[in-house]
Amino acid sequence: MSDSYDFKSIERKWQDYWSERNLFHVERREDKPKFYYLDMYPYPSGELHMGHVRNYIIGDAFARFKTMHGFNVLHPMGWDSLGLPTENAAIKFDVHPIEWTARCVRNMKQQFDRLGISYDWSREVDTSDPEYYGWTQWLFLQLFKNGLAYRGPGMVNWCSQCATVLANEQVVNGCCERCDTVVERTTREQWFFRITEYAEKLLEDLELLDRWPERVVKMQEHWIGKSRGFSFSVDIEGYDEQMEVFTTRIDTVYGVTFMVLAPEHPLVRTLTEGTEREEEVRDYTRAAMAQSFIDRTSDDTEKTGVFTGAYATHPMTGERVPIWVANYVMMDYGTGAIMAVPAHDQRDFDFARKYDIPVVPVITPEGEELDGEMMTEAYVEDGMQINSGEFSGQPNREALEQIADTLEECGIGHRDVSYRLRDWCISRQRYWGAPIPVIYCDNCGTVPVPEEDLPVQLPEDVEFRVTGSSPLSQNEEFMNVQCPRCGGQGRREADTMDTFVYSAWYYLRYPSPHEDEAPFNREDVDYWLPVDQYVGGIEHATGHLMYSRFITKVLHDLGWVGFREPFASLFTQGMVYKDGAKMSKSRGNVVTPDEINDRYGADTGRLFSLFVGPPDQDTEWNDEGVVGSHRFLWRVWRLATENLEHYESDYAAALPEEGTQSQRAMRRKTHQTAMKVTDDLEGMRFNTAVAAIMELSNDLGDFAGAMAADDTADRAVFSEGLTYLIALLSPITPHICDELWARMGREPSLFECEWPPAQDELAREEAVTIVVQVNGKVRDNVEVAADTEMDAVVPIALASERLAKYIEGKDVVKTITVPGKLINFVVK
RNA sequence: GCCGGAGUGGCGGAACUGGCAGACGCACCAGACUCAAAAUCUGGCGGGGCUAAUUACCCCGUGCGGGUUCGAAUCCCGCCUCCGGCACCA
Repeated sequence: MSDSYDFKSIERKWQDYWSERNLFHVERREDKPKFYYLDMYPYPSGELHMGHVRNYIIGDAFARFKTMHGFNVLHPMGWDSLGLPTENAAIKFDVHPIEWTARCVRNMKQQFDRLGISYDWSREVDTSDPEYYGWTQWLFLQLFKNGLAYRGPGMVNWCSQCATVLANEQVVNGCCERCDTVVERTTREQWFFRITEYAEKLLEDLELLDRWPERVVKMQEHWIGKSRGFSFSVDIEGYDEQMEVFTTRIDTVYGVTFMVLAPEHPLVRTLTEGTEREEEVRDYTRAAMAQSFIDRTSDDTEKTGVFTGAYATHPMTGERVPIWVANYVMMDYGTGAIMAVPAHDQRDFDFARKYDIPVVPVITPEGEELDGEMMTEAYVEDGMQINSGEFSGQPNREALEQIADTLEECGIGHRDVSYRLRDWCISRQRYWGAPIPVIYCDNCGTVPVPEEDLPVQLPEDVEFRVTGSSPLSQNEEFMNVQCPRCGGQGRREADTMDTFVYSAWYYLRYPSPHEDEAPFNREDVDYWLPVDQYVGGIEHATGHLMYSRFITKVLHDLGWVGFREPFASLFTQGMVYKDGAKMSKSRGNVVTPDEINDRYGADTGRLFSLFVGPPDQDTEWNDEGVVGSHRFLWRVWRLATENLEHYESDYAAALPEEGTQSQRAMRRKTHQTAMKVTDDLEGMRFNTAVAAIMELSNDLGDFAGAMAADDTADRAVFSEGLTYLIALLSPITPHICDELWARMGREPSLFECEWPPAQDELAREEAVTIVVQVNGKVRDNVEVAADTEMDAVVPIALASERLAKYIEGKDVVKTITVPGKLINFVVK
């Protein structure tokens, strides 16, 4: 062992040591409180960059800290390997996704290990493993059996080139991210999970998430988008059918001057088929549907529409109300049809003005007359009801309730709630996913695959590069299957499941990753779950996190788990930018951990990742900053190795009872740092924890420089300081700390050591500086013993020479004192 | 438009429930060591004024404008800018 900080061999040495001792493996145990720390698993892209690394270092430092602090910490990792990103990469590099995944996983796992991350690899989960996705299929079957999975028509993003449905995030500027084809919004038969059934529960239980970031809760709340209103049906002249509309403003019903259907609404066809308007309307709806996606991104798409020729009957007045089709009504919200009240809704107003439809005000602001012809914008505030039959003359909010009562009594409609949340489309017409475990039989219809036949294996020999239809449908061997019910000829479902399905339950698998009788072992799940701390990117606020909550609730209601929320506490880490852009492979601005490891070592990369700034905020990568972190580790290295002969591992007995002033100050700093670091790590404030450790290191360096080598008390104080320094630093830079720990004659690994206890009485200041202000401006300060009463400090402060010129010849009208902090004289 | 978040030195960022703004680090400057450089160590480092210069001292300063308070980066009101999310939600 040389005296130089040879990080390469040190890091390799300790990584080997940890892995040989199987240090990071955990089991259930009752003698310690459990702690489940979970990082969102990555999709195996093949290479980590410092953006990911920051995230995983946060987790590792925290998990190590918790372990040392006495918790039984579950800290697992796995791979989100099934899905489009992997399939696309495989196509690009012309490899089979199985091979590609294996390669990427191998490399990334090595990268994780080189960073010294304390994962329990015996619990590794890989979603592309049939063991895993078989249980995902099992999950599908449970939802299916309970009416929560269904096949039906739904609005989807369809790329005709790739012949697949695209998730919203795969649509960029209205085009397919892969081939740039304009994406169509169309209706196709797809498999859905009925997440809307859980809209209310998902909303209500947000209250339980008091340790989630406020903004994530807000985003989910908004995403669910609950609004209370009224639904009712109106008759259509000359047709048997009725048209159902939803409104939040039933008080404005007397102001209805037209009705609007979304272009996709099935009634559009019914009402125009065979009429003279058929062609015009058909042309319009086609154009509207084709443009709708691209135009959605532009700020104010012009409202356009066309009259269907049909009339509805006003539910209160019996008047004829024309029915229009317009692009500003969306099929996937409410009923896809609205009652339009131009006087009191800005969108309806704009539309009415454009097409010369009458504007009839039914609510007026206090002391004002509204004239439908003269209005320049809709009046959307509250006011008095007018032109509203028996309801005229009262405040609109009261009228709203009465009109609702009346309509309910007549059986025309009912109070209703509408959600923005849509059902979750889980079908993908792609290869690299778990086959949806369903068989179609001419006799029996849609038949679920029996649980004992799971997993439905994804065949390897499939041409997945083709575009045109679901790749699996071309594999006859896979497709042809006996109907499990009648034994006749059946065909398998050729679609696979969406990536988000696998990730919606993976956290339940880690506690018992090898369980083969069930998706998870109930006892293990009961012990470890809910996740105590979940960490990941904010981009998953409304996707993954919503789906996971949903699946947990379903499993709860079916009796499979005992809790309703999977993640007790959530932390969203910031992204790493470089050259002003998010660090990503496609931008070519990545810094990889390998580069950092080679030049400075993993510990330096770890330290810098945590020191750059608050972990929940975005940060800019800075090459110079890394050097600073590296320098700090060198300083620690020298501080320890150059003073080894002064170090006593058995220092406790030699600690001075009273001690000199500098000894007391050193011990104070040591214990203050222990307090601060403990507190900061608990709150994941790594940047300030590191700063505090640096201060301790600086002070300890000064102390070491000044101490008398033969003074046992000095040596004991130094030894205590160094012991604390290395232990406090060890969750952050574990390799160098274990190495120094061993050289200090202590038993590694620090991972198994106790967290250094902070002693309050030693950390307490003996003297405090009292700031002396005159009229709020600092003019002096005085140093007094910490326990001095403020009353005793006032005369000392008043006697100050520096103060003299500010108070001379003036009256002290008021004296404000803050114990241990300051005195402020208010003078006139 | 609505909902979040953020604006502090040249830079990243500190500052507990209102109490010395700028911890810690980077960059920079000066000095020591060196033939020299690197590394390392020591000191300095918000702006302005006063001073021959130093010490001391004074004024200003946390996006902008008001306010509350003995005292505001922190609380309140009104704006501006940037970032993120949602967006014709009936």
